Parts: sequence; C-alpha cells; structure tokens
Amino acid sequence: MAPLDFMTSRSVPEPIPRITAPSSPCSACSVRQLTICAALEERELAEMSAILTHLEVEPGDPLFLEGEPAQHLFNVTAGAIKIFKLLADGRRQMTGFLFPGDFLGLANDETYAYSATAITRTWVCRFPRGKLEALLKHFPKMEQRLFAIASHELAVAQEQMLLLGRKTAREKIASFLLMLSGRAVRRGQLDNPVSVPMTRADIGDYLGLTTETVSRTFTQLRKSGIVTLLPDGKVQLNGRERLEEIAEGA
Amino acid sequence: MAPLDFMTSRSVPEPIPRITAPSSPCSACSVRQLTICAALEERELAEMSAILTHLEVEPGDPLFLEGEPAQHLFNVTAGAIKIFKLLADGRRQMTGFLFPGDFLGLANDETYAYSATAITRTWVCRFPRGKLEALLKHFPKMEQRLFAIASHELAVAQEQMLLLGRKTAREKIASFLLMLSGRAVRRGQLDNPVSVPMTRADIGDYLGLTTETVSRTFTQLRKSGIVTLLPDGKVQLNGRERLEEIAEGA
DNA sequence: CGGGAAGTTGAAGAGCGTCAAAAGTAGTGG
DNA sequence: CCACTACTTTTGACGCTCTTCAACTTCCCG
Repeated sequence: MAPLDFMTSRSVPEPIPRITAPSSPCSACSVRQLTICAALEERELAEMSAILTHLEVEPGDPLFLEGEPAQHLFNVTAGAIKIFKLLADGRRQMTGFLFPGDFLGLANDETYAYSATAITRTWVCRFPRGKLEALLKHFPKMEQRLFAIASHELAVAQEQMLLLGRKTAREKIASFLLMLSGRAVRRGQLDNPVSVPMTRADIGDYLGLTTETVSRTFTQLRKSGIVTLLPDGKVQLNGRERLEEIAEGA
Repeated sequence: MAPLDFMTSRSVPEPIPRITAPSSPCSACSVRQLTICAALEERELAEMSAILTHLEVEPGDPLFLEGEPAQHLFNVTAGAIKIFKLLADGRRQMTGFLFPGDFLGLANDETYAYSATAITRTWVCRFPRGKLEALLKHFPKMEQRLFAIASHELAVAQEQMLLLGRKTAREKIASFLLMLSGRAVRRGQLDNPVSVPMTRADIGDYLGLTTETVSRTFTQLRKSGIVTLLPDGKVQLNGRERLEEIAEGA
C-alpha cells in the first residue's frame, strides 16, 4: 500500500475503508499495530469495536476542551490533532501534535487537563471512558500497553521540557523537524521530505516562540542550505546530521 | 506524629525507623499511602519488602545517570531528589523535584532517559526492575496505581510545558512556590511557609531561567510584599490568592 | 575564624517579542 | 475565470525581558 499523506490540509485523505466482514472492523485498521489495540486478539478486537464510535472531525473543530468532563478517550486513525493548554490572557502552549496511531484523552481528574482540536480533516475512534475501563479490567495486555504508552509520553514530555527551557529558536526548529521526521517513519511514511501540516502559529505555540520567530528561523535555515521549503507544507532536510548537531546544541 | 521537615539541607532528617517485626518493614512506612504500595495488603507488602533495598544517598550523589542501563526503580522515603537532562554543552533542564512518596526510574528503553541526584541527604527504597515487573504481574492493583502515577506525571509535565514555554520569570517563580506548597500539603506538611531546599541554580534549571534571574525575581516578589524570605530556605507566602493570580497570568 | 559555595546586585548586551506592513495563498461567489 | 476577501507567511524596525559577565555579600562548615 502506497504511503498516503494524511498530514496536509491540501490533499485531504479518504477515511480508511473499514471492512464490515467476519470478525470486526478493527481487524482492517491500518494503525492498529501502533496503538493500544496492538496486543489484542480477534475476539478482543470485536469487543473493542463494539464500544467505539468512528468520528470525522473538520479542521479547527474541537474533540474536547480543557475543563470539560472527560467522558471519552480517542485514537487517531487519519489526519492530525493538536492538544494545548491556555493561560488566562490567551497565551497558548501546544503540548502535543497527534498523528494516526496516537492515543489521547487520558485524565487523572474527572475533567480534561487540555484541549484537543483537529488540524486537518481527521478521523478518530472514540471510546466511552467507563466502557473502556471495564474492558481494560479483562484485557491486562491492553492495560500494559496503555502504561507503556503513558511511559513513552512521559519521556517525550521530558525531552520537550529540555527543548522549551534550554534550547534556542534555531535548536528548537531543528529538533521539531527531526521529531516530525522520526514520527513519520514510525507510521510507515517517508522521513524526508517531512510534512508539516500545522501553521507557523501552531509551531510557535508548540516550541514556545512567536509566529515571526518561527518564520525567521525557517528562513535562516533555508538560507544556510540546511532545509529546503517545498510546496504543500513539506520541508526537505538537507543532511540529517547537521540538523541533529544543531538540535543537540553541539 | 509531628510533621518533620525532610526538605532542607540544614536540618537533616533521621531515616524513617523501620520495624523488623511481624509482617514487613513496609507496614510502618510513613509514605506508603502516597506511592505504589498504597493498594497493597500485608502479604503483598511482605513480597515487596523482600525485593527492595534501602539506600541512603548523600547530597549531590547520583541515584543514576542518563544513558545508564535502567536496572532499578526507586521510591523516595525521606529527603529530596532532582532529575534532569543535559545538552551537549552542559545546559541543564530539571524535569522534576522528588519528595517523600514520589516514585522514579521509569524507562521505555533499556536505559534511563534522565539523571537523578540527591539534593539533601535522602533515603530511598530501590527495586530491581525485573523483580518488580514480575511482582506487578501478580498485583494488578499496583500496576493500576503505577499507571495512575504515570498519568498524573503526564498532567504535571504538560503544566510544566505551559510554564516553560509561555510564562514570564515572575509567573514561573509564583507557580513554582505554589507547586511546592501544594506538594508539601499532600505529604502532610505545612503549606506555608514553604521549604525550598534547592539552590537558586537548581530552581533556574527547573524553570528555564538563570540563577541571577531567579534571585532578582525573588527580590522583586519580596519587595512587593508578596513573599517573605525566611532563614533555612523557607519562604512565607503572603496571600496565596495574589500568587495564584500571578501564576495564571491574570 | 577562614575559605568556598551560594546568593545578591549592577551594567551591558543579545535574542526574541511586539508592532506594522507587504506579499503570498486559499476559498467564495459573481 | 477572475475578482474579492480573509488568512497565513514573510520581512523590517524597534523595544524589552532575560542573559551574560562581573563584583560583592552572605552563609556555612571545617
């Protein structure tokens, strides 16, 4: 299967076709191996698919907002989602970008601690929290997988703290591009050129910078020949090593 | 039991006395309710105590370093630990301060993703990774507790990203003091004045600031009457509401 | 006491933010 | 098909917050 591009708002992807055949629609899910369903068997997949709803979300539409009762959990199957927190005066911090296979909606508390909205047209599986928790009790493998995901997210979050607290604008952009590239590979897409479906403003809110600084830094990297800005929000990395050196502050 | 101060390097706490009596030493653990052992019964506590080692760590000594094989997990019983990541040129980002009841050592990978060293004299329980994982298989409650802890850490990390990416120095310090105060309460200590056992340099590395800016900002808050700097690394909060307003960017 | 680390304060400068304007791009409807 | 609008991106000029570098003070612990 040719790697589709689920990341740009220009080339909108078709929803992943779901076979309503023998076992369960989840059997045909192209991102299953990436997410919490990876460890499940046919019978278990059927139980999962019994409690989920497929949703299509338009660019800009919210999946949920910070402070709302946390009633659902989600799995992204196609598209791109941004999650963020706000300060009283509207300052925004993106805490993550989510792509096919990514999982979201965890909450300690009974309410979401952050907001989630679609960047491009996006498809998700939605699980009622209570029902998923009930299933988890019977599927210890899935619980372990969820824990592994949370652990991984924690490591990613710590890396992001290093970036936000200690890296320069140039280092932040370099790290960001390498992150996108690495995640594209894990989804079976091309590592280069990398798709950058979000706006400069979104990138700024993710890296703790302004739109203008993001733009200037891209220009600077382009003029140094380190990246080439392609149409359709794609960026070609000219020498991954150079970017890695910049990203690590070498 | 009088709330001891486990947080300053000046007044070093005694290790929590452990009763080597009937059931297990863990029965007498004063931080048990705060950590992964909270959900365990007597029999299970005994199994836990069979695989753990008590360690005393001197100020500045490492528990483990970034990149080392992740062989152990830890529970802080007394003292204070800092965890951090480094860039190639020595820039440092604290990703957390850990106090009694806190748990550390999770790793995706086979190696630690961050370093951990003691701030004050500290006591920890150390669990061999493999043995703890084996126990987890039999104690689903503890696994759930671990997942809850990881989820909570994730929420804290997102809050910290908001701080690092979008808050001013003044807002960062205000948030930091409130965070320390809130955590002291959860450990059964006084919320005010709050103990600040770490150096200005450590605080700076946690908040993405320099030592000098931390110092200047404390001075500024003191001159505004918002805090009073007491001896022994204690800070009195004069009006929590004012600090909260500052912290939220109001 | 005395020496070394930690903390404070000052002056100068850099990096990034703010404000403003122009250029590029996408979507809409006549 | 093209004009019209709204949004995004880029670029410039300027300013401010925080950093850097340095000196001095305070606080410990031997």
